[in-house]
Amino acid sequence: MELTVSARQPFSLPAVISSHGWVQLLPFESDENYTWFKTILELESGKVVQVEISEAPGGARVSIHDEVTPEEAAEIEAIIHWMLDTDLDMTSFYAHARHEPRLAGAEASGRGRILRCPTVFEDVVKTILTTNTAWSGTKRMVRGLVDRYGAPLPGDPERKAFPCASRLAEGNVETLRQECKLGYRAPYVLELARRQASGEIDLEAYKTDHLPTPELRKQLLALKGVGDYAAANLLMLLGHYDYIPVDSWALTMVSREWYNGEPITRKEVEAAFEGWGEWKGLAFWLWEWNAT
DNA sequence: GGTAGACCTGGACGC
DNA sequence: GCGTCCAGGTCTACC
Repeated sequence: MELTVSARQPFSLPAVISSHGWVQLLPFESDENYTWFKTILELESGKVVQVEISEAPGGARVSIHDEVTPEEAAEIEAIIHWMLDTDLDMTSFYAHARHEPRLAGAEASGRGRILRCPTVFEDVVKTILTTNTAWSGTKRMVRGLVDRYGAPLPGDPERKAFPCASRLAEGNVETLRQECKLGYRAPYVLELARRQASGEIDLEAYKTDHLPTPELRKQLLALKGVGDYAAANLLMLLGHYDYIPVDSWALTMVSREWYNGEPITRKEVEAAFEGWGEWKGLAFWLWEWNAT
């Protein structure tokens, strides 16, 4: 079965897929030119399906590799719209970016949207797993979670969806620590899953609740394992660009650009992009840094 | 509000 | 091959 999702223009699927490293983490797959990506979804009905998203005029084509009901197809369509952020209006950002040489090409190349996971829960878990580790470690931890707790794809059970909160909540710290190699992050992820599964928190509500950024940031920082960097990263994934995810790479890049390589703090990074207002985080994200 | 140490793992490095 | 050191953010305790 195939669906077509339309997107506000300009839209570039390769730009969305290559917007950050999510597509390198299971259960995502992609070609090296980022012309398509696949992922495995566990639907509300419990059905597990594989979807492939490729380029199409005005948006993207969604190929569903399994039989689904009309209700399930509608659910998949909504998920893909969310993942691709198809309705994002970047008019004011592009108007500003036209006057900045390091961002002048953003509009022409359709850059600006950031690939989201199907669920906010998956985005939060993966963000926690990017902290205090190398990228190879993040990939290993995500693979461990998917292999150990993911729902298998019928017909190809070696491939699995990202584990939903209730499935992960049934796990234990030792398994997460030893088998999935989460280390000290294990209790953070387990607590998050149990709170989400029990209804104590509702991360998916962030898709539709339009909270002011400071309030949303406060709620994200209240999650164990989510600090300044992770909160800023999640805010961007949720469509709030007024904070910068400052990690060691950001400190290096901003220092080289404006501070002659001298040691700086996150305050200097924020100050460097202050003029971008509500688009501060996106300007940082898309900035074309010197390669040196 | 700022700082120091602990947390955990993989990779780089020296022997 | 082995041991040591370091990088990578967050949490907690403390000032």
